[in-house]
Amino acid sequence: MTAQGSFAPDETFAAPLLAWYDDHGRKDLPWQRDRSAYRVWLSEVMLQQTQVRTVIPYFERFVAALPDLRTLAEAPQDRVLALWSGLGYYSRARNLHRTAQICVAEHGAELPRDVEALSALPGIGRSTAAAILAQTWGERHAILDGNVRRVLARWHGLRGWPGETATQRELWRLAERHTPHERVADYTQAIMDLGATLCVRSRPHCLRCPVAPGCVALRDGLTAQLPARKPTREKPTRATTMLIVRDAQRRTLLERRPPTGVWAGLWSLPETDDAAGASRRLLDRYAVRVDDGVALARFVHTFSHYHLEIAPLLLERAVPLDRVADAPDRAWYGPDELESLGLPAPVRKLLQTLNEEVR
DNA sequence: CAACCGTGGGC
DNA sequence: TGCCCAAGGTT
Repeated sequence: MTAQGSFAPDETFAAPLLAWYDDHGRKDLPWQRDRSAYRVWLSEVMLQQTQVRTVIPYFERFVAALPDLRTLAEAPQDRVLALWSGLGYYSRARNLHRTAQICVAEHGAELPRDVEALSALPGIGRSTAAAILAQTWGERHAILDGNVRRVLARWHGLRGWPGETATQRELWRLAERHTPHERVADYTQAIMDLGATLCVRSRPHCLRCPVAPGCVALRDGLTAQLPARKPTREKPTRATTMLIVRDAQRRTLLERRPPTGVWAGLWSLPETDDAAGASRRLLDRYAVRVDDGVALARFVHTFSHYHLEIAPLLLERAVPLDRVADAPDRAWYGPDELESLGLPAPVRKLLQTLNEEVR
């Protein structure tokens, strides 16, 4: 604990922010109704690096299917990944599932009401643990997400890039200092709402901002420069070939991807290292003839950190089932079965397009 | 600690 | 269009 922890919080920031929140804050989000620890936890994990608008339909569908922690713990992982399919960062789904099982086994089927125990669970870091305790129980814990980072970097005129350790540490210190002792749940929601609606990245609405008096960036004309941008880095390009193998009933051969790396644990098209070696590898692994196939145009899928060039190789001729090698994580799926699978969004779209063309 | 992990949207 | 970013966490 730092010395600042014993000081009174600086409420010259929190007081006008809370007053603004009463009139303009968001209070109707799905996870704000029926505010259980389970629903708050689920929403906080879904909202990691993901915008509110995107999360809402996924949240509704997820809690309808798996309404409580024990139900989630007992669900098969395939079901959890299917409900997550399209949302991205799939380790969140696997960690969510694991954490539910740990809570059932070790915490009486509840989320622990304790920062240390929460942070020790898979997928729950410092900020998510703080948000759960603040939103569920009103306990005083500071959060630090993208919104809070932007608001505090501007208000205090912090020039450093938030990714740097020193800047990060300073932001946490300021976040704790501004957090009031009363109305903590409202305050954490208020500072996020401020960042999401007024103190936005480009063209912030400073005329309507309740904490504009005292904002260093506004005073110094730096709102467009803060927070400092991440240093640019060249994105690598990776190439791969995915095989679209279909049998006489127009079912597609799918494989579960390994538990680490891109699209971990999801069902996807079988993958080969390179198009040149595809022929030999096909013969080895699937016992099909590559000259039955038709190569499609290469397309590029862009991830956050690299471009993935995918050259799908479509084998249109019928492939007898008994000529495909047996494997536990390999199976044929018809068009109607795809919905129940955890599929990467680009693969889901590609298969949908192919199935529509057949009709 | 820096790289990694997805997808959709804004400009 | 290409690039940056979004209610971060893990390795």
